[in-house]
Amino acid sequence: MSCKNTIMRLSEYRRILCKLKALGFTRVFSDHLAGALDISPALVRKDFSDFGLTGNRKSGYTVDELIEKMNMILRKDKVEPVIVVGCGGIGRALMEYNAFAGEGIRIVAGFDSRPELHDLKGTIPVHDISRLEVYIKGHNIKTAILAVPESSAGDMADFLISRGVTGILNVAPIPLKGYDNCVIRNINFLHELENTIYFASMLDSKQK
Amino acid sequence: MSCKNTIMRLSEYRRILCKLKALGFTRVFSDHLAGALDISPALVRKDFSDFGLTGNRKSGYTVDELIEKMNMILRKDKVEPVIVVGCGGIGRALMEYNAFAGEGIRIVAGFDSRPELHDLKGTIPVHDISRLEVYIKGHNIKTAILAVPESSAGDMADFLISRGVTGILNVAPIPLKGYDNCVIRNINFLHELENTIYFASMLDSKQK
DNA sequence: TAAATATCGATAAATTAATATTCATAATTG
DNA sequence: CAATTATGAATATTAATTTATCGATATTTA
Repeated sequence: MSCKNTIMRLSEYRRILCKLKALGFTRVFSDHLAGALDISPALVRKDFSDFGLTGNRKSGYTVDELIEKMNMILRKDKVEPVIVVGCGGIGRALMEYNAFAGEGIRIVAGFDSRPELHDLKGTIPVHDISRLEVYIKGHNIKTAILAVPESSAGDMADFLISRGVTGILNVAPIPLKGYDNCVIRNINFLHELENTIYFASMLDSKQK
Repeated sequence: MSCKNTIMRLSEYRRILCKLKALGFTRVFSDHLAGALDISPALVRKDFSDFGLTGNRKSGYTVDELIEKMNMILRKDKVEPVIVVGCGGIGRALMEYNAFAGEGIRIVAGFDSRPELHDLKGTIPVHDISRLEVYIKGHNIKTAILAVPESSAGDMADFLISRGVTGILNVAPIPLKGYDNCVIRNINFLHELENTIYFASMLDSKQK
């Protein structure tokens, strides 16, 4: 049915729609959104129709209605509690990442094995990794950001999954496979940078 | 010719091949790599053949040869200097990211407008943003990680591009479009997390 | 040395994703 | 109120990506 790309675009549509709303727009056309995302209007309409987002001929889509329905689709009707496992550089940065606030995502706690990183009094507490299991069960955590070193990423993912986590955003430097009972989304900064450098150098050689 | 996915997989192949080499393996089969990446052996062979990476029937591919040729393709024959623009949480974390070291990527400097973040004596200096232009020209910088707030991301990207940067890894919370003379790769943590949560909740509803 | 087997390489098929086209219709205009 | 126009919705087409198939051939083994 709907692929990863579609959902990713849904997030982008939503972001732009919120901007439009703030600017006072009440209606929007597929053509406008297509321009903003650098895709074809047809794809916008197809994406929308896949999720039952309908508009009106001649007068386009209603901004409010789109945002509301997208919020439902993207599960933004309630706040999703998310934990961060591994509070080194990247983990810490994501714990304090501003862009999550007000977007239905709340980082509720961090976990790390290093005692010097523990902090039970901060706005977002950092617990010892030993408290992970109890916390997940107690707070019914379903989503985690995994930012541990390569050596422990696999084991930690297995542990999270065994304790009921169903979605992992993995920013550890090793890609992990998803399972039947858990979605894993990998972000590998090294690979992304390599990719960027590769295509940049292709540009160079083309233009010469 | 070769799409983004192929290059991304090339990075993954390479990562695994380096592991195999460290373990003493000298040869590898498409089937093994396919298992590691959770794709079909046919795709591995196709990816390889796209880049002229050949093996031998019955005895597979030579690990060393693959790594060497992939290093060429991914421009790892020399160290690529990369700057970080915006040294807040994410920017700082990526400046100090260990996984780049020894992988042909060196973060050479950071830039930020906030004086309190300046640090000219650290291992990786953080300069005022005003020094960006001179630095890029002086060090012939082609690649940048963009980690500034949403409000300045677009302008800053334009500036980088106008000064000769041809590849940008954009982790600012707003996707940017690429141009003819610069590749932009967007990583949006909010969108990634939304995507993860969406597919996780789909899993849930399927299993019930 | 001949037969068996595992694996690559190339091609074809299937799947997935994106775009183009066509049609119906609501709004606008004269 | 009829004609025009802009737009969504549905469908068809194209493109892209991935997987499956099959022949050729090194390697192994008897």
